[in-house]
Amino acid sequence: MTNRRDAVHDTLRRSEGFRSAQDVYAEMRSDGAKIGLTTVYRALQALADGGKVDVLRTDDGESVYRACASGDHHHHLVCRRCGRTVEVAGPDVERWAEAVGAEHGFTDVTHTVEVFGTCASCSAAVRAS
Amino acid sequence: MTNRRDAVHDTLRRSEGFRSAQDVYAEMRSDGAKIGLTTVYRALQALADGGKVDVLRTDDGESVYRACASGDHHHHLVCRRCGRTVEVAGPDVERWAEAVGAEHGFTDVTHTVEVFGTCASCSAAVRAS
DNA sequence: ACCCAGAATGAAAATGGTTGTCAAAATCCC
DNA sequence: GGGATTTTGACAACCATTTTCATTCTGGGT
Repeated sequence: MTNRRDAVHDTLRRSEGFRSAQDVYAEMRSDGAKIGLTTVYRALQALADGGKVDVLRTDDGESVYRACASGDHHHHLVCRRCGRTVEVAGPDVERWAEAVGAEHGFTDVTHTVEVFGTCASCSAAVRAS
Repeated sequence: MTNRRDAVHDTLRRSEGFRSAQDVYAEMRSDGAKIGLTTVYRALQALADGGKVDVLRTDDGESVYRACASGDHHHHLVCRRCGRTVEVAGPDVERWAEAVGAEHGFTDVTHTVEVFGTCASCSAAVRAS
């Protein structure tokens, strides 16, 4: 029953960076899988809820997913050209967020941090063009 | 000519927390302003491009805007219940993001940081319920 | 094996924020 | 004033995501 969900998870694991739901769907279809778009969305959502994959929003409002190596809390460094992603831990940031929240009387503090940049190979490619 | 744009900016300034484009539009209309939804979107976009307002995405993909006090780079601490927003500067975070990017060979590093929590009065309200 | 309840699936339609189109209106410039 | 240019806004188009709902699995229980 979690057959479909696993298939989605696998497809995601096979990818390098972040993929949108539509991407995953298209890829599974072109691989010959018989799956509906609805199910992909549901599977992705379930995986995200269970902490199995990470979600973030692109600038144009699309949700993108990625199977993350660790289930621990971490952040991402994403190449804005090729989408290559590095997972980074940031103890400093965690502490900073907590401190900032506490300073203003906020409780149950959570935070989202995403770092974007151009990775080495992409900036090389840009220079070459 | 920037008449409409200023009107949008004023409406935004009059608000406490973050407001969606649709919110701003509704508010201006109920205030008797004659303005189109398209124009509100365009004005907000222009303001955002010019750094006059801050933009962030809610979890459900909606863009929300806020007239920010300073034009400088800063982040936000947002109450997840009432939307009250505090602008916070985080030199530590800036340095951390730069360092993390450089460490992995990334250039042109930018970052987004949002901190969410429950503000003092809201957590009091919750307890009282 | 058979039957049934409940969950999972997916095609198609609905939703809703955002963006594009284009003609009318305002503004500028000479 | 007259024509070029920009701004506006009603409306339609877009498109990712969600809902709907009928159909298909699945796993007992007998």
